[in-house]
Amino acid sequence: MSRRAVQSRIARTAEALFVAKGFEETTVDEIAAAVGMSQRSFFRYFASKDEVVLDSVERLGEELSARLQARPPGESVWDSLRRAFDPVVERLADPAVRERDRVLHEIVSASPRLLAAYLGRLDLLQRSLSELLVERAGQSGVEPDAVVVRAIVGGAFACLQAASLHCGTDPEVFGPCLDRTMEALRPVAA
Amino acid sequence: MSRRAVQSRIARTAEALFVAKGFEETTVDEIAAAVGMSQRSFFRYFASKDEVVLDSVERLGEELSARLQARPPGESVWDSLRRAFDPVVERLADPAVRERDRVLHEIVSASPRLLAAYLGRLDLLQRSLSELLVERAGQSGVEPDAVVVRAIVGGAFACLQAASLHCGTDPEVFGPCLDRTMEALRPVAA
DNA sequence: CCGGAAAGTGTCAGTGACTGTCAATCATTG
DNA sequence: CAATGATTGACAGTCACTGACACTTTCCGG
Repeated sequence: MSRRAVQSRIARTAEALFVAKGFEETTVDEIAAAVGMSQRSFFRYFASKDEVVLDSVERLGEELSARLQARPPGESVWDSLRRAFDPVVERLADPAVRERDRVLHEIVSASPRLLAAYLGRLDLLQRSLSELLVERAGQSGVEPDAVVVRAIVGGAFACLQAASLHCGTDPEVFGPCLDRTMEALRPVAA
Repeated sequence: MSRRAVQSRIARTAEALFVAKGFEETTVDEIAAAVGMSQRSFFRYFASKDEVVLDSVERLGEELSARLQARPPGESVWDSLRRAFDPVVERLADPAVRERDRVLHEIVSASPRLLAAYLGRLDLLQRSLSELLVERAGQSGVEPDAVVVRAIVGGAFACLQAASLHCGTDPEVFGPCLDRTMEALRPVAA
């Protein structure tokens, strides 16, 4: 069985336990036992208990990064970001994905420590996307203002975060919600 | 000696160790020994090792909250937030404060775990400021859009974060830097 | 001045996340 | 079949953090 497959088996088992008992209340020993492996082996597949939940954020990051790089260089930073977010919205069309997102969201927001770790990941992602955009702007001839680019990326993620907090996982609601916030915060010229 | 005084003695001792050895590499036992108390007593003054560093964020939050509430109700959300940030900029005029901020920033950004905890605190702060602003808007008669308000607050903090990351602690640089980002992200109507 | 509550502290034992090490096993390849 | 490299379990250890209990200090009404 491939590494990836084992990881997803662990993740599915762990998430069920997290929903049932809560994140902090579930021990790694319990997860390992439920999967049928030693605690030591659990840590060979995930660097920490947090990783089990935040793993999906990592993959989202990779997709966002790829999408952003695929946008036309002439497009404004704001529009490129909005378009890069498209798959986040579209993913929710699948009920199975929606349910999983809901579960993950529930687990993360119920534990301050996990929520913090989640925000840490998003910050890392914002950094790398900012670098990418600064580089792209540099190639297009214009001299980019790194600080402003970073702030804009942060603003776009703030919209994403606000929409995902206040609106549900229904794509019919979430999409317009994201559009509304991003229209409100659209930078004057960037 | 007052509780506050003991806390600040612990904090100063701990920060010196963190700078010298790194956050993760410094154990609570070492901090307690350096201060001259038992590990158990350390945890009577700080709920966790993180708290020692993030305590100052808490106080910043209280000040921000108070400043925001003191702004005139008619003022736009964006301008109110910018004005609430004023003391953050002004504090940097004092070289001693500036040095301490630099040290704290160094410690926090050197440890992913601490950085995550820091972002968690900022998120909590954004939530409470958003509630405050939604309530204020409601009292002024206009029906506020909670999601948009939340996004705007997030955007403002993104500017603050970007400025504090890319510009140093020199108020002559930091202030204009913050203004530049906040002008770029200013919402069209809020 | 006294007796007793309240607050602060040390000690000890325990839990749970995580790490290093080592030996056994399993699969691959020559 | 044998050498080799990857995967694993078992075990011991570190460190953050918690609960329980006993001890001392402080403080306050009588």
